[in-house]
Amino acid sequence: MVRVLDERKLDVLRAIVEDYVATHEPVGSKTLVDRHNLGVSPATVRNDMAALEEEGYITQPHTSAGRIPTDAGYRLFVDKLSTVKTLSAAEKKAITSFLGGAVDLDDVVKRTVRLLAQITRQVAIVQYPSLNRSSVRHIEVVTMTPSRLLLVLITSNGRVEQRIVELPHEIDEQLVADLRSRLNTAMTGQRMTEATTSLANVTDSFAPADRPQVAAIVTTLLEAFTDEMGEQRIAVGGAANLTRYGDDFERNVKPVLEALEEHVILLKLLGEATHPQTLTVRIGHENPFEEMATTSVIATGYGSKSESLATLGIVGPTHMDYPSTMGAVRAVARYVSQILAES
Amino acid sequence: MVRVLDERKLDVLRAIVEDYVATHEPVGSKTLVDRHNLGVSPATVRNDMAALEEEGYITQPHTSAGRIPTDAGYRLFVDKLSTVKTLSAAEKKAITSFLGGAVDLDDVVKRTVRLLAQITRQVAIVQYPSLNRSSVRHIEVVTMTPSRLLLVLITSNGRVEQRIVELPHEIDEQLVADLRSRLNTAMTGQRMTEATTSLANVTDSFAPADRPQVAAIVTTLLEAFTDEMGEQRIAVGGAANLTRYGDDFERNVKPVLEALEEHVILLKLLGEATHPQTLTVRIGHENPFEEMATTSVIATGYGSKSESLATLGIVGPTHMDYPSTMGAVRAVARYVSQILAES
DNA sequence: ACTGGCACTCTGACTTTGTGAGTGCCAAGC
DNA sequence: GCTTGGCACTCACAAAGTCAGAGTGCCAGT
Repeated sequence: MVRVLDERKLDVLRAIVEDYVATHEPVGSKTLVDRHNLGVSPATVRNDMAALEEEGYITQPHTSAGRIPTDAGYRLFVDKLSTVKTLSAAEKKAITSFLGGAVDLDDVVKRTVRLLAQITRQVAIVQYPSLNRSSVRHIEVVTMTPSRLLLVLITSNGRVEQRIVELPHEIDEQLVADLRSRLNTAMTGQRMTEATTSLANVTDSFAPADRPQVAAIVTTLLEAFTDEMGEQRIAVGGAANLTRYGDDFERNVKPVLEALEEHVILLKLLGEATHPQTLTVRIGHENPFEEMATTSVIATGYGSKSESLATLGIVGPTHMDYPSTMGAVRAVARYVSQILAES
Repeated sequence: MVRVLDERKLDVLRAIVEDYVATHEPVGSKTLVDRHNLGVSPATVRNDMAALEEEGYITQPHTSAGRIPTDAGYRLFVDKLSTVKTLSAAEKKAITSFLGGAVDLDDVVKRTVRLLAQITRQVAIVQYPSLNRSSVRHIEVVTMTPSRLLLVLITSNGRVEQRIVELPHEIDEQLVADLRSRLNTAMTGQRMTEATTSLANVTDSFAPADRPQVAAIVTTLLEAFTDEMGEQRIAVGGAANLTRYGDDFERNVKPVLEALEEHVILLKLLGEATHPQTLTVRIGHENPFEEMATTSVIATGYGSKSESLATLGIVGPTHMDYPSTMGAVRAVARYVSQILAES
């Protein structure tokens, strides 16, 4: 027998989710018909609830209590029963003006995380735009001591990376200057990935006597490139919102708090950067860490219109207001993309 | 009548503090004599406790419960009744090896904060070394578009600051090169404070025609200097330790969590950078935010032997293990100072 | 000055009881 | 064949009562 959930059962599920999200208390048949005007009697709702429970969308914390949605219930709600809420004009305006005030990339990210935390009232996570898609703007070589150099790499999106090189022996200032100019002519404007291949040629262009020195520098630079392409910086904000998670501290809050300090975990939580138009929603057990089974993640990519530079999102209890939160995440991602495109 | 707390009363207070810190439960006269071997009877201890309560060092949560230390009690304990615990050789070794692995200043700070959180099992805060005491290593001017420049300031302690300048009209590449070299000859090696004054002269050295352009750049650079001298970056870690604060979430944890996101507040909490050898301990209401009346802060300066570059410390519940925590904070500060001195 | 003894207090843990929200099922009605 | 009202049943939770234990203050004796 193929079971099809008819329209009204879905209405009931929707009502249950909305009610539970609002009150955080198990919801029963009577209160349900009182608050939402589904034009049927409690008894009918009870039958539907029994069916929904059978299907695994809702559950009872204990016999003869109301029902609460299961992860599957939220999933169905998000996929089929709700539409992403759009923000009010005032909110949109607030976003643009707040993000517009940013002075550099770092500031954009910091403001974004703060903004996101504020309007969703959840913990916000923003990944810094990755270097992969950016290009080399400038490479600077600074002599600190005769046998120690500071390499500074400036990328097109305004990020600055630095590395110190210890040289096998003292280096001639002339050579440094030479190197600096050759590095820049060879690599300025190149994408990071191309730049790494160009680096090899630079060494060869030097006189054999100088090569050991140059090689040491180039190696470090290469390391910085690959390191930084791999490294994924992250900003986090709104941790104080964790206090609104409910009471079971050890189970709900601690894992999140711990995850927030492990950026590797956060990256996994956010998942692969999705297309800027697509929202990824991971509900409860769907996310890769079972300690966070009471936690949902809403994430999306941001960057240019078509391809995404990085990911941002929020982490919150499974019983969150999905439509609004999803709307906020999507809106913020769009505006950040816009800001980034302008600069 | 001048009241002098005799030796035994102090012993009792010490025992109370130690017991309460260990158990987090009000401690009574009987358990006290059981656990610590003060060679007197419970009744005697009771008399002493009455006196201590009279003096305001301990208090009862309710009639006929045990006593717990007041802020004043902790204060006396810290000042007079305890000695800062030194770390074990193994711990010291762990610290050096962990901090020694750092690759740059950022990494030092990040590792420090993680380390501090781990060994104290509290929330750790580390202020980045301030620029005030550092000097200009190099200034780089990069043309992004003809009317937009990127200024990069590299300081002696390896910090890099960047600013974008929008110019009134397009600038000649020759002038940029000229400016770059003049800026560097004028300012390299100067302390930040001196550098700001030198900046003024640089403008004057240019031909009157070029001055508007140069002035725009110099202004931004100046702004970057002062901004950055004022800005105090901060790293935070170990927030998950907040779960061990006890149960009164709203009162104990939330304010701290909120403070952690407000770096301005954190700076005030840490207080003025103290001499590296001195530990600042602020207990409960002694700290400047009354929402954090159940929280203590232990901080100290770090940097060179004699003068401090910045502050680091921890935030924890008033009922923490002061001797050990103070020892850890002091030790970490020393080792960081050492690492910084070497590089 | 310390101690043992004693009466007193109060919290916290445990039990009991009652109420109410909620359920499942059934038979009647549209 | 859904829908509905009715009804018996089930639990969680709150309120109230009970009890034991830890702790106190005070006093009189050594």
